[in-house]
Amino acid sequence: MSERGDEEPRVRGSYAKSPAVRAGIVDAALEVFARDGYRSGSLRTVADRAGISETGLLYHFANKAGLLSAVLERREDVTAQFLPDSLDDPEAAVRGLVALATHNAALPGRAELFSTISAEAIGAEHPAHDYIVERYAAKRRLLADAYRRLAEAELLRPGITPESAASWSIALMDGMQLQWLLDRAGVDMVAEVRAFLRTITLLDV
Amino acid sequence: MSERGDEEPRVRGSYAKSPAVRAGIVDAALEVFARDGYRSGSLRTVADRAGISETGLLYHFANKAGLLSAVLERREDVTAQFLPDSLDDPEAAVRGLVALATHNAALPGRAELFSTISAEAIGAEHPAHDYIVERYAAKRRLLADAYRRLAEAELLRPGITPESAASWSIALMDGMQLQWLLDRAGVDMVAEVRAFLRTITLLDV
DNA sequence: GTCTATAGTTAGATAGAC
DNA sequence: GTCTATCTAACTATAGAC
Repeated sequence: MSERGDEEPRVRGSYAKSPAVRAGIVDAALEVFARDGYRSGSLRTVADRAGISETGLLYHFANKAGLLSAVLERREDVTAQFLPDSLDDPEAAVRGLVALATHNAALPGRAELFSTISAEAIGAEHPAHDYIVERYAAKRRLLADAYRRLAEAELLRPGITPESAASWSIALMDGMQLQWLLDRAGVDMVAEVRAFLRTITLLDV
Repeated sequence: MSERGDEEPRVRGSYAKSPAVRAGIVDAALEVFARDGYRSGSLRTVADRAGISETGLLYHFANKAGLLSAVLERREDVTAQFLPDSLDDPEAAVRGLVALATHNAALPGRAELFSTISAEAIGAEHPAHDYIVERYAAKRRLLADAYRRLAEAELLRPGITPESAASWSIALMDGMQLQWLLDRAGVDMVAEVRAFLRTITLLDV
């Protein structure tokens, strides 16, 4: 997106530890931005957690927004793993939603990130605004395609459009995740997501 | 919650303008906290928008957290108007959800507030954390009661528990509101909420 | 009731030594 | 590649004049 180059200088037998340090910083930033948000999360906190100075951090990332980009990219890999772009099997998409919820329930730190950043990014001036908007639109397109094919196989509950099913699925997962993050003992996120998907489809997810 | 007294000194014919100023400050704070969140929204911005100095503001509210309390209280009145506590008619609760979505769509500034603050309040150290957690629990209880009575009248779709219906309704509204706030042209929040409620109930909301 | 002035902290980012 | 030192700006909050 807009950081420095990824090529580590590896000359004359001296292995620069840049990649590892970078990864450590991104991991730390993911935790901090997830908990405090981007705006309130400070570079100092990230640097401390990564075991580096603030200036050391800014050697690897041009500025705070660049660090956020790296964090979002990193986290995106995880999401894509459950919702692959190429969907020969539309049922796999619906099952992927359950798997994603299960994954998020197991690693709550990562679940927090998008809940926090998405809400923050409502404002158009937020550095992640365009990215988040496009991410939601892409997710809606992907799921609407899957639900459309389910509908053709008469596996989507009659009376529900594929587009609505897609929007609802995303909304319900976001909303349930928020309720769960606020009160983990009082809400069974995975069970609710699964029951919901069983209600709007005729699948045994 | 924890601000100064609400009694305006009204002595010897001199009408202190405290109540009006206070209300102006709370209105300004609502906009600022909705847009920037509590942590990133500054008292300076609120004060500027309210046409008062920062110190002037802090005469009316002991500190920033006190101002947030006042904002949340204010906004709560609006919500309660659509979801009254005493529910003789369980259908009224479901219709109230549609009315609430309609209201939020018309006044997006206020819709932003809870989306932003709720996500921010995930952290236990956030001044609104306990309030938000209890608010969600109360909303779940209220809606579960309504759905339970609907189920007794066979107006809740079979296979859905009242508790799930309550959680889903809140989650879907929160999630749809987020999608809508991110892309108002691309999402019809009210239509989706209504269609969803028509799907999980047998009501013609 | 509202102001100016200011204390005390923290923020993001840069310069330059090593 | 990482540091110390530093700059500038913003923040919450208080003291005290009017």
